[in-house]
Amino acid sequence: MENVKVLVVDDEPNIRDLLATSLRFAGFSVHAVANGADAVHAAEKGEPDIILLDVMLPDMNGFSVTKKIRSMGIMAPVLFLTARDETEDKITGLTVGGDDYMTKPFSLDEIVARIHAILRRTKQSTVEESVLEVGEIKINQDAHEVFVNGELIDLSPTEYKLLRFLMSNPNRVLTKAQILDHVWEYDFNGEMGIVESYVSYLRKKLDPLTTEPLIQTKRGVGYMYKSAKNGK
Amino acid sequence: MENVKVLVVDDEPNIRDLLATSLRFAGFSVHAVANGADAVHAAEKGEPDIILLDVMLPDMNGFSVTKKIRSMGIMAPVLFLTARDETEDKITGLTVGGDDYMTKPFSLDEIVARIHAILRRTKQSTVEESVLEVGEIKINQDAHEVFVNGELIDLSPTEYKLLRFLMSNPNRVLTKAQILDHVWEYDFNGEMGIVESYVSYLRKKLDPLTTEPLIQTKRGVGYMYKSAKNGK
DNA sequence: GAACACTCTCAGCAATCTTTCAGATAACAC
DNA sequence: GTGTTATCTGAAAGATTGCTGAGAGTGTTC
Repeated sequence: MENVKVLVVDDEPNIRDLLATSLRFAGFSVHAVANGADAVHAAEKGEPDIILLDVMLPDMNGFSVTKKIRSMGIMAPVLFLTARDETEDKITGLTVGGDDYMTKPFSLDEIVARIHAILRRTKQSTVEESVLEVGEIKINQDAHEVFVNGELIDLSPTEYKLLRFLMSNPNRVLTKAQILDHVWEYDFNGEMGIVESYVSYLRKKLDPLTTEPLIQTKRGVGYMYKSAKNGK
Repeated sequence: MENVKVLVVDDEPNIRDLLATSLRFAGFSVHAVANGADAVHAAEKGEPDIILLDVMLPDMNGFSVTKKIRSMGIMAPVLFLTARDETEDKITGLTVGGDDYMTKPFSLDEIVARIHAILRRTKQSTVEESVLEVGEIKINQDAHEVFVNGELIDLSPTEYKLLRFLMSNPNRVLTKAQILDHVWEYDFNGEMGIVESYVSYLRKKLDPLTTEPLIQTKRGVGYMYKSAKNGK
């Protein structure tokens, strides 16, 4: 990934830090600010490739920020962050052009996936592929379609996200905590047993179509998606 | 290992000393403090490469410490230490951005392994390999897979940890006490006979696949993992 | 408002792992 | 060789971990 610059705008410190940390780790170059005025300023100075913008900010709302930024000739796409109870028309009005929105709380894996998707649509240059193929499974991330040995299968949203996360880290054990932290929304406060449940669901759908079980249990450690290609 | 600096933060003197001593022995440069305020200060001065941070501190909790440290521009990854029963304090997001966590009581060998894993993931520079190969045995630490002369074998978690510890110290006699102290959790209060048992388990699985027995008994002293290649 | 899909919890079962122990075996000293 | 000590190993109890079906709760669709 060739140094994609992300501007994060959110007034809640926890969310801001969470986003900054996890996007940096995902390979982005991150600048985080807490309000609309700083956002405008940072956008002008930093020329971000994409902007993550909380719709409800203390000083101004997402409309104003976007309008101001665009009026300065900065055409970076915006990924709006909204509370789940924001009115629908407000949101749809926001998502013009290459823009998109996500409702809070979101999952970290989903945020990264969305950013990649937006960059894919706007910057032709990006090498990011929309197709993720590992071993016998192929995911078309644009269409949210999953093919097992060519056969299209139907997954629930959570099943899809879990599979995508596992496939993004093939041949590497992921702990249940890691999976929970990346695949589930950040305010989820249930038990890790849910990971077991969803792994079970996935296996039931995947294994009948594969030559060997693809999701391996590493007892006492976690789960691993095994790619046919020889290790590491 | 090129002088990796570790900052240890724990208010229990026993744990702090245990960690400091054993990390120094593992080749790290260690600075240990007892509370959050000192941690922030030490992080600023010392620029650690990684921070071991107890979640429950007398003055502030681990998250506040992390936030403060990160806000100062110090991006060192954090390995959180939490008590097993406070694990349902809903500590989510701990494995984000290269961070990780371990529950107390932990084993020293496991701590060192985790630190190496984190450094591997965050610092590209480090030469650390995720593959540990000594003589006829190869361990892929990402996948938790063990190959004996190319053949994949199945080990229980404790067997795996024991073998990893032995292989980390090839051609060097380790006493049962040392093995117990490094491989088992620090509050284990069983007998040393358990080391004998596990060595026996390992031999039963390894020896049929090797040209000669790899774990040698040094009567009255301990055990030694013999590497075919001339000493370390 | 009935049918459906999805998320999440839970409890029982199955499989595996840990630990102890005691008898068998091997190493050593004399 | 004989006695002594250390180590090996199989058996077994008990604990832990993971799997899965059932069901409650929620929201969505038609």
